[in-house]
Amino acid sequence: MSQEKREIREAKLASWRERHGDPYSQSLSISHLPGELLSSFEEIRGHLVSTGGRVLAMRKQGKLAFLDLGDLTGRIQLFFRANENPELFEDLDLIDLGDLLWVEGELLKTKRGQVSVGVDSFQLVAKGRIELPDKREGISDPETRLRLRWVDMATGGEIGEDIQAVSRILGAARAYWSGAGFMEVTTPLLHPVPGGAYARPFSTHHNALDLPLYLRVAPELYLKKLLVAGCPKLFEIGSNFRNEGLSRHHNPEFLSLEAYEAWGSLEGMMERTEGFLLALAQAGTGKNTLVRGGEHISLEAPFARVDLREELIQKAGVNLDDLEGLSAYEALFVKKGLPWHEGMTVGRAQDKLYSTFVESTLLEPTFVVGYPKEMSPLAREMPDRPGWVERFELVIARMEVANAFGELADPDEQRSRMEAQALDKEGGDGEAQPVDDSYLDALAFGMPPAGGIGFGLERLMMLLLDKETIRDVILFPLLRPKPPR
RNA sequence: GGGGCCAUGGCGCAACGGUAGCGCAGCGGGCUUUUAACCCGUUGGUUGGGGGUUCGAAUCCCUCUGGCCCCA
Repeated sequence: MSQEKREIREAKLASWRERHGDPYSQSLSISHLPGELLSSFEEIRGHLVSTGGRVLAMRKQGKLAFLDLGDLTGRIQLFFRANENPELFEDLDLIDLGDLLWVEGELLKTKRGQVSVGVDSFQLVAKGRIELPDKREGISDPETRLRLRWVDMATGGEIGEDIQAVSRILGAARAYWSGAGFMEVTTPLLHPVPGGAYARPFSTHHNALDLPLYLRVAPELYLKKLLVAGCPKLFEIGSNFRNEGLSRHHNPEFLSLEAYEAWGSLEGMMERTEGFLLALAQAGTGKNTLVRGGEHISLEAPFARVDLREELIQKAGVNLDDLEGLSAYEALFVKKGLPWHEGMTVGRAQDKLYSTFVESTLLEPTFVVGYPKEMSPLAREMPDRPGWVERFELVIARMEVANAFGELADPDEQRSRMEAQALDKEGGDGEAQPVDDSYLDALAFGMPPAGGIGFGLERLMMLLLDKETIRDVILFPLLRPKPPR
């Protein structure tokens, strides 16, 4: 039983304490991380170095022993010789796979040419009381891998590489918008009125104010208050929370990047988007292409631009301008064999048509331009095309990657759109947005003409890193807690 | 919400109605340049929980729990 193994390890820990004192109360420093010893070998070979990490492999051979010590930076071999230091070698009997060690010794190469630390002294700094998974296979069960993420990562699971790429991409995202003169801001995660996206919010409560609050579903409305405030170029990277199911493409909390630019055109925003994606791909994989299901997709600008109304005419044989009222949509859905359910609205029906006939057919990066007003309560109507708004989405490999608006600045028009949404909400659409008076007050103060864009960062990372599930780019995705055994 | 699949020692897997096995890890022994080290020996399992069918259940049926996939 594993309990026995744990007891064995705890007995070894007790012996170590008797010989050397408490491993947990040492203050030790290191000259190099394991990976640094490997990457800087030529400069420091022959020097006395110190390092630390987890014991990931042990190969004992009579009076010699080879251990692998590692962390996310890499794995360095340790070389122990009994003849040179018998006591050191005896201490090794108290060391198990998974222990954390500090070591000191000469950096050298073994006869076989393996970079190693020839250990002169070492210290146990934490006992690994839980044993490591299979050294070849690691953890393969996807559930265990998620629940024991730290074990998977500590033992070389792919998530370690992936999460470093995620970190580089995030850094590049920040650098790209900052470099373009956009100010990074932070806006509230706790919202008195949930808004800015079609989504069901999480509810919470502030005790001192006795105030119902919602975790934000999008930062949009606060960011536009800053446009009103006179910040012409700004962006925010942060978490959003949507109370929806879990899937390959959905985690209830996810990161977005939203950027707003006063006086900016949608065409200008498309160009920024092209540059942005290329910068992220460079940071993530160093390539200008991405791989999706074995197919290579180029991210070289310019991306294709298509008009949504025209696409629907071409691909579905439907001209939305010819459809009047909800019943016309219902008739069309019946004719097309699409499912129609309770609480359907014109906006949702249009969204379904879009995702079925347009989004799911686009592999190459494509800007889909011009959306129906009913789908876009925060976007500005096109002056020359009533019923349609200034909006584009970027679709890559059948996935929505970005969503951009010419922002609606007219408080009267915005109020009537929000009121229509509120009616949908009363009609049972839990994702429709309520009227936000505080936002309308801000618009009444005057918002400059502006373009705004939002990116789902995990979706983008999935694409850039060729991941099938969002869990591969989130360190600790939501799981149902395991019931106690 | 509907349908399908999965759950066997710490980890990776086998056995598919007839005595639960193997590799890694562990424990004991051997080995002075290993790197999936090797060689010899060995501990560990009420087969996710509960119920049923059967002379006999890891295996068949029901149910619960958790997970994965497809659809809504």
